[in-house]
Amino acid sequence: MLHVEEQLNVIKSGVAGIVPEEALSAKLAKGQPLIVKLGVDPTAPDLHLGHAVPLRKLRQFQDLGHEVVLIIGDFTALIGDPSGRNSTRPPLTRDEIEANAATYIEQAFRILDTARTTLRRNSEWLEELTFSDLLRLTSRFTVARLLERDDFQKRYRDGVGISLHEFLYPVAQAYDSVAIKADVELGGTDQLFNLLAARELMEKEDMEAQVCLTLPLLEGIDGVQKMSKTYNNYIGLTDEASDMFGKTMSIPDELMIKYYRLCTTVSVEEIGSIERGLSENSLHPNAAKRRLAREIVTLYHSAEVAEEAEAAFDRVFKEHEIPKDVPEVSLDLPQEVHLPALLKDLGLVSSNGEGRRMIAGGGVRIDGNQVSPDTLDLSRDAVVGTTIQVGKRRFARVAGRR
RNA sequence: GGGGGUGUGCCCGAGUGGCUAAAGGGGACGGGCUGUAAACCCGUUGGCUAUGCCUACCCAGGUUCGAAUCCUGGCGCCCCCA
Repeated sequence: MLHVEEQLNVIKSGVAGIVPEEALSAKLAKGQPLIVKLGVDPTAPDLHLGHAVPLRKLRQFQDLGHEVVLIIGDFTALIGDPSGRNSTRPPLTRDEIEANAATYIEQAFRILDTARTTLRRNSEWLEELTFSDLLRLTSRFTVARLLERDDFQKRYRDGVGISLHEFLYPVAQAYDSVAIKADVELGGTDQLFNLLAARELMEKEDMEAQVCLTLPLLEGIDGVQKMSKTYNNYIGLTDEASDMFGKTMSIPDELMIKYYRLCTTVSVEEIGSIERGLSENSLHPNAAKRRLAREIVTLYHSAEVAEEAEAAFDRVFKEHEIPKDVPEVSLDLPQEVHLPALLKDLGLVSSNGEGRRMIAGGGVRIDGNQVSPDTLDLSRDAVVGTTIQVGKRRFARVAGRR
């Protein structure tokens, strides 16, 4: 194993906080593999780069020789994590949880080292607890302490209901740490309270308390909101290479270094030199971002595919060529084709009205030629076999049937 | 248990009988510029082959020539008192 200092250098890269830091050094100094815990909520089926942030950090721990326990919160999902919520969230059904867990696991192992990962489900121990066990466990927590949590506090103050069972979420998550004797637990900055609750519980159980390591929340490609499916600003782990490349290229410059740190395997030193290059203007931001996009695509696809994605990107956005892998759509077309409806049928816009607006705004091209704002109808022959583009990145080829 | 308030488009929010497909802002989308970045400028933002038609201001009824606006009932949310 590497020296404590060297390990810390890697571990600390990109993290938001480590509480308490001395405890981590002390644990590392023992020279034994640590048990690093991440609990995940199987609520969202598809993973994106935001979910991958703690997984990447786990992988770094593994590469340093530590052991990971990935806990699928199949039981806690029945509660629904109240974090960041301003109201109670509806619990999932067992079936939904199982289906989500399966996809989660499959996608998580694209990042984690299977040899050093133990997969557990917290129903294994939580379901076994009796009511008296629960009484003993909950007696370790005080209402005042639970109400310190920001979101609980806010909801309590604002008179928004907090159901009693929601208080049990941090309790259950803390108990997970006890059950697996965690040395370190990872989580987003919004998880700090839960992580600390576990630490406190462990102390009360006379165990060596875990270290809490928080990671920043990753902003999505809009650069503002946290990456999430709801905001449609995410880069999915299973996205097509070209989408992944393109989406990465569209992140704001200011976010590049953060993405390097949290989403790639580029070494800490090298990221440092990229950062310097950018601030000294010796490295063009576009070059740095291309490298970032290649790194990310390489991780989830391959280096060759990443190169192709970059070349395709240049063809489309630098040379303004039409991409090769345009989806082809077969349609029954009349002699006279109504263009807005065609755009809708091709799936390029969601309504005829939007199609009209796109045409009026000059956002529609047929085989690369901008459609004039007053063109609404075309003959079938003028359209069959062409590639139609809406905006910068929506394409479809028309394969008309007769 | 009692009293009061509020519910508008993706979101916030104006509107209190006709001039309202509904001000303003945000977001999103499209165009320009560029490095598919940011900033900035311009435009669009219910549906419909459309100088018009249809559907819309929590839901259901009602008053009226005419309702997002008034009335009745219901549902949701919020506040105060107990």
